[in-house]
Amino acid sequence: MGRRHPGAPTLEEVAARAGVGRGTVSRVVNNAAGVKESTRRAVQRAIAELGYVPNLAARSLAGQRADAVALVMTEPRWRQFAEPFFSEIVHAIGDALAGTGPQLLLTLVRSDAERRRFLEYARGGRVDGVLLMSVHADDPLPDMLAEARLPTVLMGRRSGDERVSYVDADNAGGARSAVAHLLATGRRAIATITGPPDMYVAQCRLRGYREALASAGLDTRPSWVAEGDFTIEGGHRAMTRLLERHPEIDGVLAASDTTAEGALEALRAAGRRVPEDVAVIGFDDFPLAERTAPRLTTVRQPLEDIGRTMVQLLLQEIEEPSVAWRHVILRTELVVRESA
Amino acid sequence: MGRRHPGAPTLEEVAARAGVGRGTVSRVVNNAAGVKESTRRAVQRAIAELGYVPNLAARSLAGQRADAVALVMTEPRWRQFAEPFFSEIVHAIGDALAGTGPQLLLTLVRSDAERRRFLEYARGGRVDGVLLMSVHADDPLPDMLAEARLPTVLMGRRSGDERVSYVDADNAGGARSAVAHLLATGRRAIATITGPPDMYVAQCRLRGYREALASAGLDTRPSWVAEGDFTIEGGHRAMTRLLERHPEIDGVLAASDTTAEGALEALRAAGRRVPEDVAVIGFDDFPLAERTAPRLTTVRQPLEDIGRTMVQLLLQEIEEPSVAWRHVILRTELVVRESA
DNA sequence: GTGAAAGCGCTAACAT
DNA sequence: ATGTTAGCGCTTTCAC
Repeated sequence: MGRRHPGAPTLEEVAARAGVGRGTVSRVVNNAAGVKESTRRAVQRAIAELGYVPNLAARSLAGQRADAVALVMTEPRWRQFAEPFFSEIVHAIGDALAGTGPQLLLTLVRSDAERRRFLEYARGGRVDGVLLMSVHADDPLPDMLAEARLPTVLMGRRSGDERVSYVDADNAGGARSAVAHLLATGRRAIATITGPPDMYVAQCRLRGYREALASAGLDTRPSWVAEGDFTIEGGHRAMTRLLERHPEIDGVLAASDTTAEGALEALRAAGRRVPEDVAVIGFDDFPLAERTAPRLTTVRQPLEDIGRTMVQLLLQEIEEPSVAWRHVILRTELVVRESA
Repeated sequence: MGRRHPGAPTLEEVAARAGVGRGTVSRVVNNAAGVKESTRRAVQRAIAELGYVPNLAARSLAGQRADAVALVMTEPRWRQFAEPFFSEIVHAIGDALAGTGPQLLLTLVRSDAERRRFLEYARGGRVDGVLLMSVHADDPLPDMLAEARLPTVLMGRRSGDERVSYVDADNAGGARSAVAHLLATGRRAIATITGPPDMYVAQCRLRGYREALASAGLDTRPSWVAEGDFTIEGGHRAMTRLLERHPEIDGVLAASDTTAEGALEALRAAGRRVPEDVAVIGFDDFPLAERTAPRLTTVRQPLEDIGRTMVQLLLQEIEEPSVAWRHVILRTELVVRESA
């Protein structure tokens, strides 16, 4: 492996050149107060002349901090990567970290080997904290990080009682308002296509659907619920099944915008007009919908807020390690795009 | 900032517990040879009992290596992020780095501030090398890294005489073979839509187009060349212009698949049938084409090979720092999908 | 305000 | 085969 350029000037050499002690140079480099202006200037000149660059490994070792945080992307094969949702959230986090904060490091964790390597990296103290995205219910990573006492913030949660800090959208609330909107616009035969039943986010959205119907005095029989998997194809298949069971359907809540996309395909293939015959509302996890179904009413997630909040929580936990877990649930917004 | 868990056991404590010297523990931890099996076992037990985790900052400092490489993503607003091309290449690099290699760290560099921060990070010795993607011609980052003597490998090049190692696709060759295919299938009125003229990749593709026509004894007047910008909209506009100038067009080389996409839209809007009336070939930087225009003939770039080769070059340069720049040009492949 | 000195936890070279 | 030692380059008291 590559040795770092050996002749690189050290703090000591800078000190010698400037005719001061190492402590003083350190103070100047770190913008610490309590250095006479003339001294500071002299040191800065020495730094410039020598082309001095602080060795961060040494700084980490002495200072007990990494000045970096990791954003972990799980998923064996991140197609997500290719999804605007992902891009948005990463940029939001990057923005939130702009300015003075630590360096943001994105890391792929797609296999056990990669998980091990990352854990070694993180527990080795090379990051001060970890942000996790779209973690599966059975992913052990969050708990392993927590056990290593590394500040950790999840995006979304794996279950109802998550033992790690997280930021999540109000999925149940979003579903409720979507269904309420369908009801308000006169729909009565409302079905839903869910996400994978083992994902908490999917459970919440389904619950919201049921609650909304229940509070309108309508009951939900199982045959109005079809299982999808957050893909276009899954949405297509589920919609097809629903149409067979209930040709009278006039409203659909899709658990993601990809699902909505698939549902639309199936509806059109069956000759239904949208939204005249059937209104479809999807969660726009993936603002993809903006392109493919721009006129669809959607439940929007505040991606920017989610990213900003995650960073905020993480920095807090880094600053003052505590035994508490912080949870933030952000409101979703119903974006009405057609008059159904 | 968060102090690393203070009570964390050190190598020394492990040594004490196992009743051996620190050197021995270090050897065991690093899987070095020359440790009696029984000793190794004892050390491993002590490690397990204490829950010892090596401090990587200390290792970096002593060992002069970071065991990490960065993959830098420039672009002020990475929409690219959302593009399959990007996803593919990242995964390819991740795969190539799997196994024993260093940790892969993706970093965003979207602004001057972020560039400075990353430079500090990289020059501070926290990575052993840097991979760069889609760098603009005027981006100073590669040169700054080179100046800092950090092993660096570019994907694509900024100009004909790049002073940094890079891996690139044979863009001119790809364009030549595409045009040759159009000619071979009887097309004669062949236009091209270029990318941004200040991008070297676009220049190469244009050159290939010209060379192919020239070697067929046809000459290329400027009016057959329209400037695009690698976007769908740009492709659309350029195609519209071309149709006005040369209604007799029967073949188009598009400098990207998004460009091809836009060209297709414009052709259809003008009532042309593809490929009956006009054949379109695009470079599929972004395998998007697989979805939107699955039946189009394309020039395919070997993304996996590019990723693998980049990693290979980088590891080589890390291993044996040299003054040479290594350049690899990978063959493209013409994927014929329709009988024009 | 500034210098000196004591680590931070590890690797690697050198003894043994 | 294993223990010992000398740094790696910085931050941070603690004197002055």
